[in-house]
Amino acid sequence: MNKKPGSYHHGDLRAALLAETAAMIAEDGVTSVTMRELSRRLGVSRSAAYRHFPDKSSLLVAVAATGFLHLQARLEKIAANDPRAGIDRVRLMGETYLRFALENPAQYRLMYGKEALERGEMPELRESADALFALLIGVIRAQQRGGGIRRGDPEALAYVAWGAMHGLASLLIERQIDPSVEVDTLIRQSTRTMLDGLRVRRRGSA
Amino acid sequence: MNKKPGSYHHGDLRAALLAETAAMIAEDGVTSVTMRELSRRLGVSRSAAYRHFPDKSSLLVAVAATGFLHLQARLEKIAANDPRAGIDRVRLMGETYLRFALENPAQYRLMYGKEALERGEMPELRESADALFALLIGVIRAQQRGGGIRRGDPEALAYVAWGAMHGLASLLIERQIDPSVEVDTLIRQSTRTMLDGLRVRRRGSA
DNA sequence: CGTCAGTGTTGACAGTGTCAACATACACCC
DNA sequence: GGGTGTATGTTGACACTGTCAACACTGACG
Repeated sequence: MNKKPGSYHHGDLRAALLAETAAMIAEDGVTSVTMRELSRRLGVSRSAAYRHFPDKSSLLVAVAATGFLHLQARLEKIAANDPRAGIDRVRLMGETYLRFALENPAQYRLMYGKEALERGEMPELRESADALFALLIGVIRAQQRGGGIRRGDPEALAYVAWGAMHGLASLLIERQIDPSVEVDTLIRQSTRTMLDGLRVRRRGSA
Repeated sequence: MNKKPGSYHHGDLRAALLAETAAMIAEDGVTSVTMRELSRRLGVSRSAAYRHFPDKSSLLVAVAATGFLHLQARLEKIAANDPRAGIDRVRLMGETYLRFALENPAQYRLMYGKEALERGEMPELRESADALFALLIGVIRAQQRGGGIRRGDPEALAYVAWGAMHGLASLLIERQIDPSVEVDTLIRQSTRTMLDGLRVRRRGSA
């Protein structure tokens, strides 16, 4: 990860910054990321990063965005290739979403924790999150055609599903959940419950 | 909020610190809370707060805990008094949960954002969150007896319900949701969908 | 009145993000 | 090749942060 000693230019500092930041986040949480410590690790001076990112927040946004891209890639693979059919495939996607969150807790937190990323538009982050959401909507639409999910605005239903998964992920990551509860069971159960709710034909309004 | 000028002692600095911190959070987010600015606002020296809280994180934890207590109080009032019966009362509680989150976004973020609160046990925060969760479990149990919610471990079902509500709250607060979507509709719809999922008798395992 | 614990203040320190001024090195044109 | 401009990296500085030790004041209780 370090630049070759003696060489003034790094080679690909931008990529190294992204990778090392992600590593630091995984090791010790986002608060442990410091421009100075980051530079130290890369054997580079403290303000070198400012040639590639206008400020610390932008760097973190970039890392968060790659998190969304990774997650999307994992889900897309299932959506496209998995042998399971219909609603079972969707269930697997839900479980995969939760597993990703549990495997990368600090990055997951960063992806949704815009407070840490200061104010601002952050179009990069928005786009990557929107792409993930678009994938989800597509899945819902397909299931509506197949009859596994009830009729209704697919966007709204997608928010409900996304919210349920994200909420459980967040509770698990923040250790809000009694450790005696078996995580795998909870994941399966919540994914199923959510899909049950999406299948039922309602008495009330659409 | 300021102490009387000329008086050396403040009177009740601890309470003033909690109130002013909550106010700053509501105004400009948790990152705007600075021990020095906080002291300035209260007309007190920058390290006066350390007579009442061992560090900044403890102060924030205390504010977060009062957030849980407020939310719990609001939900308890409904659980105890609301004229509605059965599942409709639960639905109202879900909607109230979401409304609280939207009315106090920054504090809500703080309640669940343990990253900002450094490492450590934070028993105060855990207790207040546990109390809220205990209330939820009680509601689920009652509905199971009444037949509005299917059988099964009430704790696990409570996590599913809590997760669904928290997730949607989080997505809304982080502006992850298309602003053209009508929020009230989404709140009603998601609460109902969640409850539909909890009512259905399952084909699979318990 | 004396004293003592509780509370508030001041000075200091190391650490932070960031900027302006400077230094280097590579890419490209003649 | 020599010259030059642009991208990239470095250094010094600044204002700000959380926190601590040493000190000061105040009120309560004997």
